Amino acid sequence: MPSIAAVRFASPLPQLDREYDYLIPEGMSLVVGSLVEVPFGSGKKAKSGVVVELKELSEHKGELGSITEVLSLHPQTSAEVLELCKQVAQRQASTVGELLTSALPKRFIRAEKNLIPIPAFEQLDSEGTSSLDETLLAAKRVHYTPELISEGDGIPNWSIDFARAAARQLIAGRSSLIILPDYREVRHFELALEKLGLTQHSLRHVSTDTGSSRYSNHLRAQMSHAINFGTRTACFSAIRDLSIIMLWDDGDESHIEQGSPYWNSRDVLLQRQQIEDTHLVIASHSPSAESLRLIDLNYLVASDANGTKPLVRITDSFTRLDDETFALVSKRISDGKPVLIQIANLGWASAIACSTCKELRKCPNCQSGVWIDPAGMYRCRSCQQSDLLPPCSCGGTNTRPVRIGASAIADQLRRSFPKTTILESNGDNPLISTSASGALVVATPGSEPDVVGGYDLIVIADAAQMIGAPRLKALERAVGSWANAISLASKQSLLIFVGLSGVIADQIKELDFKSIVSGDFQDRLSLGLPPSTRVASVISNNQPDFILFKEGLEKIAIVQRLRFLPSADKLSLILDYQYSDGAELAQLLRSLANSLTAQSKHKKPGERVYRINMDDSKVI
DNA sequence: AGCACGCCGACT
DNA sequence: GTCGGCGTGCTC
Repeated sequence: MPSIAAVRFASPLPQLDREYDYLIPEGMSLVVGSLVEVPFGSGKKAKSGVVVELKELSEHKGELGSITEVLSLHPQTSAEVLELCKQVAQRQASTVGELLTSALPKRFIRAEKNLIPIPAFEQLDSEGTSSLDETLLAAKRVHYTPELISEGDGIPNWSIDFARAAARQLIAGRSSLIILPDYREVRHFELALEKLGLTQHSLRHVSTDTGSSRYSNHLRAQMSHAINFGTRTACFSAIRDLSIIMLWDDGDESHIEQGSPYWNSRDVLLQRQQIEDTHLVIASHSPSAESLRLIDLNYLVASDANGTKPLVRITDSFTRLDDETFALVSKRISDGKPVLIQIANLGWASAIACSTCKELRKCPNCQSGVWIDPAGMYRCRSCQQSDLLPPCSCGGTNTRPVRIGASAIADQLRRSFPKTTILESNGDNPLISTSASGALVVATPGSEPDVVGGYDLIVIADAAQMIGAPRLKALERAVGSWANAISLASKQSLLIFVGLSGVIADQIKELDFKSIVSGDFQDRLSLGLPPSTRVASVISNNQPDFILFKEGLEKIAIVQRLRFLPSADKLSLILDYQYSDGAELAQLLRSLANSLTAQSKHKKPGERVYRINMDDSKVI
């Protein structure tokens, strides 16, 4: 047994963000990941920490203390996950302790007493293979586009493909990790596991689950080989013999940690893939710009399952439901067929309007929605036109972002179809699934319910407003949300997109999401905007400290060649940087923030003076 | 975070 | 004279 253990504390304090060496008393046995109690600080107060390394020699010159107690015999994490925390902390200008806080679930002593191992897995009941399996035979890192339309049993194709790929590893005595954006997709994946008879070989890691089951699954993941699945915090779950990582819908905003240190599943899993040398699958119906960049760099091998695609009808009407669309909706409803109307929610439905007459501004060339780029030019997402926005028909030259309400269309539909059940689903009040035939479902992006047999008609009613939203990722996210809604269609469904014209209309006609996002990516590339570069933001809670930070930053050589983007907020600073400068910049921002925080006269106890986000996609 | 060390004002 | 204020710095 080694004589010295390095210990870390799950604390966000930068002063404690390092390893402390302790002597291991005679007869005490420890592993990396053991939870221990050690004397710490001048008062030798007992503090609990995690063993991160076992060794014979210490670098520390002073006298070493001794570990007082082993709190848990079960490892709470692994050497690989600790390395992951270190790397993520470095890139996100954060601390290992802070990441450890989310990587280690709350401990439940009772759960440790009865940990049931996962039984060995022999073989799949049903045979079958996907193009994902084939691609994985030849490539380590894959970008996968599953078949869009499923069998209508409420189990999406990707979830079956994921479950099969995970089962293959399980037969070989290896584990998998599947990261899903939200509860809805967790549910979908569980249905796939059930269908393939894999439920008792899986472990669920969802942060909102009851503490004890979450904790016991956390420990079991290191005991047995299993299919591990969960939401983004599961990116840091220690897993025995991990050999494949799969990420569904990496562009979904649920994959971004909302608090400091603002990591996202894609970046974390890309690093984890390297550390544990596993397979990696990033999959979605419509790609994110970031994943297209990785395909361009040949870092990911693209694999498309293709499959049948529904018919598409495009209207360039400015009203949400033109006469023909209205007639088509009526017909399906009277035939008892389910219809879905996707409408933008408040977060989506923003557009540029004239500040004088409030009229929505459109691209002078193709009448699509436009946004204003950081240089102040309008940009059309459809025809790629960019110029100064000409004055409005009323003569006004000022514009402002406006929000378009979503409730109006539901009221309009209620008046138009008084005898029909109109079901509403939105982020605050989601409907998971419905069996009502002939129902008219009005839903916002991301909360469209499943319907038995699939929808026979899907109307994307706010297509124009969604692509015109004045945010960098508006087009990418809009297309992603359309693709996800369309995946709920039946094979003979009709799709209607309202208000599209130009190149995008042609691409949508083919349901060629990849080309749309790719065009958007190229457009951003020419502007030097993410994901060809990255955008970091620093926010301070008070003016004097903010000014100190800005001045400190401007003195540093590498910062002088970075570009500062204009910020609407007086307390926030936005700068874009090349990926290759990321590590250095993160280190720099963190040390500056640490030293200024220590000296700050304005900090209240426990408050963060600076919030550093190394990948802030919301600021532009 | 705690906790000790340290160097200046009003107090039994 | 000394009790105590909280600024600065360290904790294996």
